[in-house]
Amino acid sequence: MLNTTNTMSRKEQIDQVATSLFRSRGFAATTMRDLALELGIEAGSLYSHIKSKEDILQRVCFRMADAFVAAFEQVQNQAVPASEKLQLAVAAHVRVLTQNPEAAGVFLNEWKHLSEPTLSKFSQMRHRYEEGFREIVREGIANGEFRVTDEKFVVLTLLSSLNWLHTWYKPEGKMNPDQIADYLSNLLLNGLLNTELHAQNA
Amino acid sequence: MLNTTNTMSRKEQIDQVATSLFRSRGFAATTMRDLALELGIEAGSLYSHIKSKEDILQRVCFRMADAFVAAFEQVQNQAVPASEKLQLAVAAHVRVLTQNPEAAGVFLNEWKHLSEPTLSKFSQMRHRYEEGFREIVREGIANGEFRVTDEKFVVLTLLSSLNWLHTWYKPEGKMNPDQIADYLSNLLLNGLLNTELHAQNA
DNA sequence: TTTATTTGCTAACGAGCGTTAGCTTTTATA
DNA sequence: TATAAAAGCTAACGCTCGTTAGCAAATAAA
Repeated sequence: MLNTTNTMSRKEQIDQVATSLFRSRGFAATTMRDLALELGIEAGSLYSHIKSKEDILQRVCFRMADAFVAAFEQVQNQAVPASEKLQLAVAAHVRVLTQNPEAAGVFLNEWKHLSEPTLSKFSQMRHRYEEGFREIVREGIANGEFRVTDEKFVVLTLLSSLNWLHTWYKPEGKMNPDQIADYLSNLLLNGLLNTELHAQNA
Repeated sequence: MLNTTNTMSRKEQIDQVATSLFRSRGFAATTMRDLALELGIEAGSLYSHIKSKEDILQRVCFRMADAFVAAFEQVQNQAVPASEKLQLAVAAHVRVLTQNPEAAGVFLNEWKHLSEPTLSKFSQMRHRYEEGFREIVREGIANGEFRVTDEKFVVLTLLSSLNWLHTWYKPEGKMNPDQIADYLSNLLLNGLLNTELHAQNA
């Protein structure tokens, strides 16, 4: 659950409101005066708490990156079949995404406005994260669990379908994060077709 | 194939270069001076050809929207099973996406910078397009072809995995659009797992 | 109560933004 | 060759941007 206004430091409030604005309007289209207005203060006052506009973006992006990496590491080294490990990784990813869909949206769509050297550091983290997924799929291909050949393609498709979640997920919706994770991993692992009735063709 | 520089009107050149910049930097972070520099002219000169910055964005967005709708309509009324129709719709969608991945990226990520009443018109088109996909999935659920229950969820996941394509697809890559369409629809319809049933047709 | 810290204000800065007006040059047409 | 149209230039406009300096309240600690 989200923290209430009174127990959050002003800096945390700024980050939270900025996250919401960056997500809905985009980083470049959000002005410091927009942000100040939303907080009921003047634009100049923001700088008693933050270093710069990009400073906020950096915090939001890396906070999410850390959350994804931490969630994945709890899955990575479990001694279970690749298909099960993939299911756990999907569930972990969905949980992070749904925990804070606004920050997830910023993480996914606004990272390109980071400047060097922060941008390179971010891209590297992201690449390593995706490589973790590719390893699992490669393992599943090698031992015959998966019937595909191109792990890069699979992981891109997999993460793509997950990463759109933040655009429509609403915490007050009828599905909770665990249900979404179950439904999604089932859909991705088993497909859409009712295989008993369907005659497969080439 | 893309038109060469000499056979394109200046306006078309502007649209094309702007598309590339909007895609890589975002609409709000792209300046008219950036755009002019890329074309080797001065910023003011752009206005001999275009009405405004948003004017360009409108053209790019609606050109893509029209392309998606047109491609879908050729599929929609065919008398084939839902699973096959979905496969055709996925292929059509992928074909439009890969034909111009830069414009697709703008269409997917920058539409929010359209202003009213254009924005409403755009959202409406997009909603109708997605509704077309939902109809197919509903049909497949009703006649037992698909083993899912929530067509909204399925279509969101489906289109999500397709709509990330533009971020990594490169025309010079080893897979052509038709191969990608085949691979993707197979993955989505049949899933990742190697079940005994699937093994027969591998 | 004194002192230090946090928080916020006003006013302004230099820069960059999208866009326009008026004029010149290039290109195509008659 | 004369002329109309297309294309581009320079210079500037009004505005908004992120950010800073200097100062004033409010709050917490001593």
